[in-house]
Amino acid sequence: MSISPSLNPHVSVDCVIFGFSNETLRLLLIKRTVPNALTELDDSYYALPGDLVRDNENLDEAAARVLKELTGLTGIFLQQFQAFGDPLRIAKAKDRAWLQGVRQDPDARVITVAYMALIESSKVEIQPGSFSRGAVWLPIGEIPELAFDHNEISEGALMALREKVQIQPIAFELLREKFTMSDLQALYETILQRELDKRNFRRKMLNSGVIAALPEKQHGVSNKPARYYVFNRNLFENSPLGFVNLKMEGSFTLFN
Amino acid sequence: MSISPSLNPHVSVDCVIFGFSNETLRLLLIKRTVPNALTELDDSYYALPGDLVRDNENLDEAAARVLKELTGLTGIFLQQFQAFGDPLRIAKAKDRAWLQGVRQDPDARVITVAYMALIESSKVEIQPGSFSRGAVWLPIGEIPELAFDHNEISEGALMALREKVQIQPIAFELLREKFTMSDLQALYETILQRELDKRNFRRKMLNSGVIAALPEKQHGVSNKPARYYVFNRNLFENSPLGFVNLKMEGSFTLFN
DNA sequence: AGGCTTAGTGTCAAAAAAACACTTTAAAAA
DNA sequence: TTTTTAAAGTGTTTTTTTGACACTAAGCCT
Repeated sequence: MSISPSLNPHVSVDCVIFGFSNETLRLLLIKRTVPNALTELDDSYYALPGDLVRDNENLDEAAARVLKELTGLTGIFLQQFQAFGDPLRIAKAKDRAWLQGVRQDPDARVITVAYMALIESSKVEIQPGSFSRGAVWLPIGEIPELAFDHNEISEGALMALREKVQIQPIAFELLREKFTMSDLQALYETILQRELDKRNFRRKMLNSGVIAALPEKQHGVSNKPARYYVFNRNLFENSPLGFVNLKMEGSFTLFN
Repeated sequence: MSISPSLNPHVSVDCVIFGFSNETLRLLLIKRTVPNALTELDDSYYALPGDLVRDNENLDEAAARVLKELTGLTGIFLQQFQAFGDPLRIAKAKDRAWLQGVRQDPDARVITVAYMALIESSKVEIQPGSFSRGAVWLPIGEIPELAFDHNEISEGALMALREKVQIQPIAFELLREKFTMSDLQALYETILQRELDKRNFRRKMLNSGVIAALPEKQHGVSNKPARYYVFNRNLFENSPLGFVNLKMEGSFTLFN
């Protein structure tokens, strides 16, 4: 076994927070402001919300804390998907300037554990605090250059989401409690980036048992009102792997 | 953004190394010896091979280094699957004794990034070095109590393997270059812990295109000699996601 | 009343999955 | 040399799932 390296890394968590509004999948990003030595103006750029892991907390707790500090929400879907630890992930001048601003050793390496969160975005109330200035929901197609390797992390989260959604019934986390079949289909189409057949979609979803119809329908819409459905939560919280008979094309089926 | 915690954690990688021999899935574990203050004898116990991440390397490199130091192998299947960072994961007296032995601060927290490796176990030649004493292949059903939270990590790796094997053609990494259809089926049955129908299995595998038949057959077996097959590597190294038309029951298919 | 918009519905053909048992080949034993 | 033993290899049928496809229903607006 080898000796300790000269300088222990910092360990942080970063949260890729997904929301869905206006038929668009979005990320909740925070704005950072750093002094620009050349122009004497402040530069600003976006980053994933994150923080160093504290001594007394585990990784999940740290991620939940970050999420709560920003959104005020607890008990939401939050899942670790990958750790990022390239020694050069903190290289840009902006990033180093910002790290100095928060009084960390700008030469220290930071290894981060990335989480993805799925939230119904209307529940979010941006909390006053260090994160809050300039927190925005940006469509996943319009993400600018982010701090550190946060673009790479976001890409990874999106890929992880696309895979997960085909294995576990988690898409519901992005919708309101009650939703229409069309809402759900639009969400799947957005995540998977392809169109789905309405009739086949309905059939699959209903046969799978993951959703239950409510007696209630829409009111005040200028067309045929749609029925509301709810996610059948207890069905999956009790099943060991959260697996459902909800099949997705392009994936795989065991032999028999 | 909050201030730095008082003490930076150490960051390590641990490798859950899978092998397959005698129809059994096994883990390659290393033996650790620590002095027992009471008995004046040495206690020994098993652990996953791992090490601190060095200053100049990224996480994948650290894991590859650990793997190479132990087995002498490079270029093998090695994939990160989860980070573990409970502040209490180093709590057992044995673990603290061992950490003292390697001259680390026994109070320092260690966050570890866990990798799973799939190797054809006959390729392994245990390398002389700190890991080597007492490295053993133990069947996954007979894993004793391990160091730290390594039992939990091993369990996680096994679950990750079961999922991965249903999505990507990686099981081959555990077999020799040439293998029979029965070898392959036995491997899948072991990993998935259920029996598969011989005829359906063959049909699926051949139709999927992931394997190619060789002209060659077994020699010197006291029954009908089996044909050899090879994994069709280039087919998947060129495909973006490594996805195949190999379906697995219990998983999912997109809508249409 | 007619137009507009979205919800909601069923069938059929093709493909995939699952169930199922006997023959073949080679070595070993009798 | 014949028989036994052990594992390899092979097709068909039924059932289930998928995918393609177009019209009617309901409510608001003008």
